[in-house]
Amino acid sequence: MPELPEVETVRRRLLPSVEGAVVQDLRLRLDRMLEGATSSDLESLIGTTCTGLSRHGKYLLARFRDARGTVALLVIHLGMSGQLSWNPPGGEILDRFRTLPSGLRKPVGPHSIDRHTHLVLDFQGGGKLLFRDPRTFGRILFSRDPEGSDLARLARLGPDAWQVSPAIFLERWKRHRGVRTVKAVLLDQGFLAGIGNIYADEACFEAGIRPSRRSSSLSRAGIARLAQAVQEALGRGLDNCGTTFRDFVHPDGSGGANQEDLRVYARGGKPCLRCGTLLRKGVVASRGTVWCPACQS
DNA sequence: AATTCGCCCTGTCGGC
DNA sequence: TGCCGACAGGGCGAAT
Repeated sequence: MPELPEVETVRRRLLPSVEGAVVQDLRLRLDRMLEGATSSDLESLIGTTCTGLSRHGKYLLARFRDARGTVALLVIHLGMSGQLSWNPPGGEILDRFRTLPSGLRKPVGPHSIDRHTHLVLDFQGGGKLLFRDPRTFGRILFSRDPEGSDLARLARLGPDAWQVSPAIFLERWKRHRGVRTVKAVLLDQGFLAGIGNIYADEACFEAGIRPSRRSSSLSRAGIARLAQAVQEALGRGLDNCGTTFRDFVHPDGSGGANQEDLRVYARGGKPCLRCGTLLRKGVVASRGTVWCPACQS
């Protein structure tokens, strides 16, 4: 479940490899991963140079420019299980394995073109960018506009959650709150872009607020606490280079460390790290949710 | 108009 | 041991 810190980690790690690189070939292997464009649109990227990577929420935006200065944008959402990997020149397959609970060692990671590899970008010099996504909830978008202004998905997004000031958070909370739960608002990409299930739970714990609280019930101080908590949760995720439970990997196939540093997510039934009370697990906003019944109200 | 729900999809795991 | 159903969840569009 790549969220803002995971996508930003991918962006940072991918940038040195792809910036300035020229697309030599490109293959879309599963058509339905591409939305609102055709594979021949994508093929117009062949011969162009990658001029930079940016990110908005959970979306990664790769900019390309051809010799005449015409710009195109390749946008990727990693969905639930998406992996973007960089195979360095030389083409060696870096096999990696993970151990299942059964003890079986299973090949994992993005370093081979298998049935889940939906997009392959070959760069001059031999580097390859692979987009792999077993559950196919990810998407590939294409735009001729450098900001992707014509993409409805991007237009719907609120400001990036990592860029937002406390004042903007407050202003937007007032606009988006209602009968919905606090967690539902945090997950709403139109409120802020980039928060998913992990960081929503972590932020609520950090703020001492139950995810199931009605969003209109927060005081001004509570909203301010939540704004700060979101920054802390995302910041820790970034410092730890993302959360790896199953599918998320860095472009080199390694994993993040934030799963070792989570306060509540995936810790249902375990003692609260702050007070020792057993953490509760339930469903809020149709998502598995964990909270401390003592620390969060 | 705001909110919820069903659906997409595959790998993994618990139960029988 | 093996099969099968349940589960996970981001985002969209339909339904309420």
